Parts: sequence; C-alpha cells; structure tokens
Amino acid sequence: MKPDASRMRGEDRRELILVEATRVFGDHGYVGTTTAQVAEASGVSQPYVIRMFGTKEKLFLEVLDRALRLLLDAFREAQRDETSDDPLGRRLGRAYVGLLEHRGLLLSLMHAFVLGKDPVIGAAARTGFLAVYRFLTDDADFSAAEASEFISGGMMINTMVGLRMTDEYRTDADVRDLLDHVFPEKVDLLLGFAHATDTE
Amino acid sequence: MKPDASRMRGEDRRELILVEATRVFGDHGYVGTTTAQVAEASGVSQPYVIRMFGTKEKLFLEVLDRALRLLLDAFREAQRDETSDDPLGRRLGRAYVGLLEHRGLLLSLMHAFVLGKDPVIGAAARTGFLAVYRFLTDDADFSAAEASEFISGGMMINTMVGLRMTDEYRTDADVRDLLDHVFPEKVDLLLGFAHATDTE
DNA sequence: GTCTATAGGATGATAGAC
DNA sequence: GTCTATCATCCTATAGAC
Repeated sequence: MKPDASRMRGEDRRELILVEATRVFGDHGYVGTTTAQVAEASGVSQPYVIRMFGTKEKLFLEVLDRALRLLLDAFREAQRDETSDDPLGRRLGRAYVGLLEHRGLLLSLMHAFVLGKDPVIGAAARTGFLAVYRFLTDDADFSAAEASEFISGGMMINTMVGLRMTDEYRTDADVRDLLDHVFPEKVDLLLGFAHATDTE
Repeated sequence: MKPDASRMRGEDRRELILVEATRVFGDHGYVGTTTAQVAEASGVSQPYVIRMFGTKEKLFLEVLDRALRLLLDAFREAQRDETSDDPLGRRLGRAYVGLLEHRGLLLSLMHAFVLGKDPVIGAAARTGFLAVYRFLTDDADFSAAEASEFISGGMMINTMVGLRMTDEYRTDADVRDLLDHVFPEKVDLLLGFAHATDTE
C-alpha cells in the first residue's frame, strides 16, 4: 500500500509525491496539510519535499496544475470518444466522476476554490475554473446555461465527496436519494471510489 | 467599521464574536483562521475568545450551528411569504442568495463541507447538510431530483463566491455569463454582497 | 539526491492579575 | 469579565553531512 520511494528516478519520484500530496491536500485542505504528512505518505523526508518543490505553496500550486491537466485531458478524451452514442454531456459527466479514481484530485481543486481570498492560490483557482468553463463553452459547444448546469452538478459531487457522504452515510436513505439524482448512472462508481484514505 | 466590543453585555458580545468569526472563517477556512484574527476582528483579546468558547474547534462548531439556523430560518420565512407569487423554488433561491448579507456564512459552511474527513467537523457538516436536504424534501415538498438540483445551484453559488469571481472578475465576460445563469434575477445582489472583506 | 538536525516563527491554550 | 504574560507545541524552511 505504502509507496516505495526508493529505487525511483527524479521524474517518477516527483510524480509520486504529487500523487500523495493530492490525496493529503484533498483530505485536510491547503492550510490543514503539513509537508511532513506529504513526506510520510510519499516515503521521503520532510525537508526533501521542500527541496523538491521550494515551498508548500508551490507544491500545492503544482498539485492544482496537475489536477487541472488531468481534468481537461479526461474531458478531451471523452469528447473524442465516439464508441458511445451517449450525448456529450453524459460522456463528460462520466469522465468527471471517473476522476475520483485520482484520490483527492477533485477535493484539492475544491479546497482551492474556497480559498479565493488568498492572492496566489485564489488567482490560480480562478484561472483553472475559467479554463474548465471555457472548455465547456468553446470546445464542447455548451451554451452558457448548459455549462453552468454541468458545473453545478460537478460542485455538488465535490461537496458530497468532501462531506464523505459516501463513506459513513451510504445506508442513509436521504443520501441514496441525493446520490441517485446527482449522477444516476454512476452512483456505484462514485461510492466505490470516494472512500476516504487515511493519510495520517 | 470596526465593532466596538466595549459597553456590551455577555450575549451581545458573544453574538458579535460569532459574526466576526463567521467572516474570518469564511475567508481563511477552519485551519487557516487563527483565534487571534477572530479576536482582533471582534475587538477583544485572543485568550478571551478561547475563554468564551473553550476551543477553536468549539467556536467553529458554534459558527456552523448559527449559520445553519440562519439558513433554515431564512428558508422558512421565504416559504411562509405569500406576498410574492413566485414559485417556492424561486423564493427559496432568493432567500439563499440573501444570506450573502451575512458575510462568510455560506463560505464557512462550504469550508466545513470539504472537511468531512475531520471526525468532529465532518459529523457536524453532514448533519447540517442533511437538515437542509430534509427541509427541501419534507417541508418544501421538493422531489429528490428538485432538491438535488436546488442544492447543486447552491454549491455553485458558494463556489463562485469562494473563488471571489464577483470581486476581481466581474468584468470578465465568461464570469458574467456564469453568474447570469447561476441565478439570473439576483446577479446584482450577488455582486453587491459578495465583496471580500479584509480580516487581516 | 536525500537525510538528520535544528533554527525561527507562529499558534492554541493556560495562569493569574485586575 | 477581560486582560497581559507566557508556555508548549507544531510547522516551514535552512544548514550541512553523506
């Protein structure tokens, strides 16, 4: 389970730390995460994390950047995919929920979205958010109303995942109702992927 | 501008601190907020904040509790209001956006929603979230789908406010599009209330 | 490249005066 | 009730050895 940071070269190790950082930031938020937590999860020393990324803030910015890249990549692939005859909106929705496989990815973004007050993180968050919006309107040809509706559903999913509704409350009838209507055809996927992962 | 904490009695001062704490927590999040910031914003000493609420965590829980109470109060009043012939959904939507008047209220809730991993805050957040959902389905007679859609719009609003889209980006055409479609009839209200307030 | 040791600065909470 | 002073802890970042 614990990643083996030894016998890895630069690029791989960097990516490993970014993966783990994404998970920890997703669990505890930007301020709530310590570089020591990221280090332990990655199997390296805390100063090494700082050495590699400069500051905790820069590390978080790289996490955000990677998250956005993976998000837009997934969207582009879903758009290209002609094997399904589902409408584009549904394909993009599936791609979005599929991102839950990358633990902490959507939640790290969400944490950034609510830190808009922060000069550095806020600016990055706004830019990233607008990039997604522009993809929907420019590349996916969504109307403004469609894009807004799609993103609303995404923010709802992020919230449900952040609340860990999928963990402890999966037996609650209200939650099942909610999940069923947030994303009917992907509840199982959502439930399967959204499990909390301890990063203590 | 700065509240005058002197010449106030227990209850008033407690409420004042809760108001200021709501604003500061909304800006910086639970972990990102220091009790010293809350104290300074309230015009009292930092140890006094701790004295009055016990711990930072308990203070935040009281902020959440108050926020939920105000939220449900606003919903109940909107439901009772028969002066408008708007449908209930629209009246509730207006009530929700009106809560932006209470600076940091929706954002403090949002910060709690993404901290579901935390044993104490997560539990409170889930309970509060479900209370809102139950109001919509039980009291407002929304279907599960309608409730989900309504809440999705709410999470979208929270995100836009958290991103401070309303502050710096109000000239951006994409943002105007977004805002126009998130809540058409209340964009002005949203823009008017959503201004960041420095709580340094 | 990666670690150990540690400095330097903040923060939540307590003690105790008034 | 409210403040000042302060402690103990934690955390980011640096220094420097290997």
